[in-house]
Amino acid sequence: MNIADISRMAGVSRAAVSRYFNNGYISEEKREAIRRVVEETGYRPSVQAQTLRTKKTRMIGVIVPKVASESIGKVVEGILSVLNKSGYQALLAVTQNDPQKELEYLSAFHGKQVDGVILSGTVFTPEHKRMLKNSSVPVVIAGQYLAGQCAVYHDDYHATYDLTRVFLGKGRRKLGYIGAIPQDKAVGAERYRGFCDAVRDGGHPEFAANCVTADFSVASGHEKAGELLAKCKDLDGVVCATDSMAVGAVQYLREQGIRVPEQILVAGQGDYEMARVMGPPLVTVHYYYEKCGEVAVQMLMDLLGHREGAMKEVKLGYYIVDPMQV
Amino acid sequence: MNIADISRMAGVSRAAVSRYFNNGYISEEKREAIRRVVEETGYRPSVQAQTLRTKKTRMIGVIVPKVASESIGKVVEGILSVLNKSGYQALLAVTQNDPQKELEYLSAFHGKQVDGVILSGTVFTPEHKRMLKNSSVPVVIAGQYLAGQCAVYHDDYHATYDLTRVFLGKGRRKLGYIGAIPQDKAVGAERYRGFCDAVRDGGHPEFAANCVTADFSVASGHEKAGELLAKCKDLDGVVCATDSMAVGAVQYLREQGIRVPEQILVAGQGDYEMARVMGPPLVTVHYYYEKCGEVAVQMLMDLLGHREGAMKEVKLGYYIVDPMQV
DNA sequence: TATTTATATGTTACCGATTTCACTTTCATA
DNA sequence: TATGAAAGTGAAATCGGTAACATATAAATA
Repeated sequence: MNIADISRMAGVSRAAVSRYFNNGYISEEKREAIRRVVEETGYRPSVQAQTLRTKKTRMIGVIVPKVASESIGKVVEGILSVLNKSGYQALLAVTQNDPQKELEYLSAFHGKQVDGVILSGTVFTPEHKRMLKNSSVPVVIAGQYLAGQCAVYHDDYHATYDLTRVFLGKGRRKLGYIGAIPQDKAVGAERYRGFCDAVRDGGHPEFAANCVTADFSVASGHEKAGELLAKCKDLDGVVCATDSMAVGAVQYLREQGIRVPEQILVAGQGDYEMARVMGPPLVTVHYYYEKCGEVAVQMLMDLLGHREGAMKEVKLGYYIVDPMQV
Repeated sequence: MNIADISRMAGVSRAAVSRYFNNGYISEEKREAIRRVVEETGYRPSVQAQTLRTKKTRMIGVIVPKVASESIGKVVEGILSVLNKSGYQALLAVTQNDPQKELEYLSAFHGKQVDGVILSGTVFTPEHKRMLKNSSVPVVIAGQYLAGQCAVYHDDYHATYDLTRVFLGKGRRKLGYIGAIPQDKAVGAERYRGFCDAVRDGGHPEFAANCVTADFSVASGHEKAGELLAKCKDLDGVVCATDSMAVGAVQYLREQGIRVPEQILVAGQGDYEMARVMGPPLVTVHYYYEKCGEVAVQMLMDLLGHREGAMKEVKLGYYIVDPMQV
């Protein structure tokens, strides 16, 4: 069933059928004739043919490090919800944090395939930036600031700063930090900088050295908490870059017979479900992950529609979750 | 830059360039000439044009209820990992458990767009089945058995049966159950049937009535645990259809001053991270979610390649996670 | 030597839509 | 009544590839 068949059955030209679907000039009788034939046959125009002709795929590429992660899952959820309200579809690519794959997908999407890309990488190399510069389709970065690029991201710095100040405000003085690799600008570098500045402003710049680096797993948080404790014996608070690390840290501390939160208070970030169900719940930061995805799509739609006044950078808010405070 | 430009620059016919990319007969010199031009220009054949001509999109549609869920996230992760090893891409559609949307996407994918579909719905209506019957592209169901359809699913029945027997084996006699809606064949009906048969075989068929229905949230588990307890006062064990429900239930019980697991032992299913970090961890069932996604893709690839001996139904295993047993 | 067979190549129709173009009809305006 | 604008129409070019077909050469076989 193609447009020629329909036009024949309806006794009109192919152009008329095309106009029927694209709101072109068409008389009421022909419109009705076509409508009937379309209804009977269940005909739907071929997307590929339309795409070839119009150069619009109505698909956007979504590149993420993984999908089975609470934070990224929410971002993707946000992306998809707005996306198909706008009649677009998502081509999902998972990179497993492999920069090579990121570039690969970026270039695969780049030339064709999709009308735009939402990129949620972690580490951006110079090659990334070069590729983004001369991308033929608009790209929006989600979850990270990148100079010169459209991006929506969280206020990682102030969130961690505030979180750390909460610790200091509770009289916790001897703080340690479990963070992510510094190459990860948002979760790694910015959050650690927030911690450093907070302890410095609190009068204890030397705490900035009480820092170890974990990956995003609970197991890694567990392991690195051991390293942190070996580094400095008498902590009374540990701030972590993510809830998963924090949960691992709590487990380790309790295994060592340390009472949490009485002896050592632990904070994560992300307000993951797993943090909320700990007993007692973790101190944490709520970031607006779904919103991040939603805004990313809106920015992209602005770029696609060549709408003026398009947003170039959006920094999202956050709030501290302190179970003891409620 | 199209194939005509390249052929002109390389001094060959368009067919030769096409053959260059599709391993057709081509002499070494022409191959080299084309290679050089392609390299210089960075030319890549247009996917849409290829698709229009060949009727192969090398995309498959993935329909899921949501993505920010540990179990579904893992399934999607599994799907994607195998998929792009096979050179396919995934068009992701999220239905938010709306059967209408499922049908909509199914029909959108159906006629065209994708070479195949992986459907991970929860409730299948007669209309679903009708639609699946006369789908023009192969469909694989993930996470649920559906007669006459290619499907990969978990052994929900035996898992819950075994899990319940573990409770009985521990001397827990007065059991309650928090389940999902019976329209959800896998997580709702099958798991509940496993529970019922286990308590019946254990000599306590009357426990089957100690059942309430929750949705998949922690909050719902919390609420429904209250209803369950109001229903029968003196439980010593609660089996749940998912870990999220179980975590909610544990929270409720502890709020009521009930010691968990001493007074009431609680089990979930799914082996979610949040279950493992509870203190002490939940009894739960490990299902192979990633594997489920991987197998679904393999089945689909078999169907696509018209390979004989294609798998039609795959039932996956499971194991019980009993923290007290380790 | 005659005849397959494999390799190599270009021409051209085709996939299924959109859109430009040229043209006709209708209708309001000067 | 002429005139221009707006509405309506179909033919045909176009998007960028693939594949069927015709054809030619070289190598292998009978």
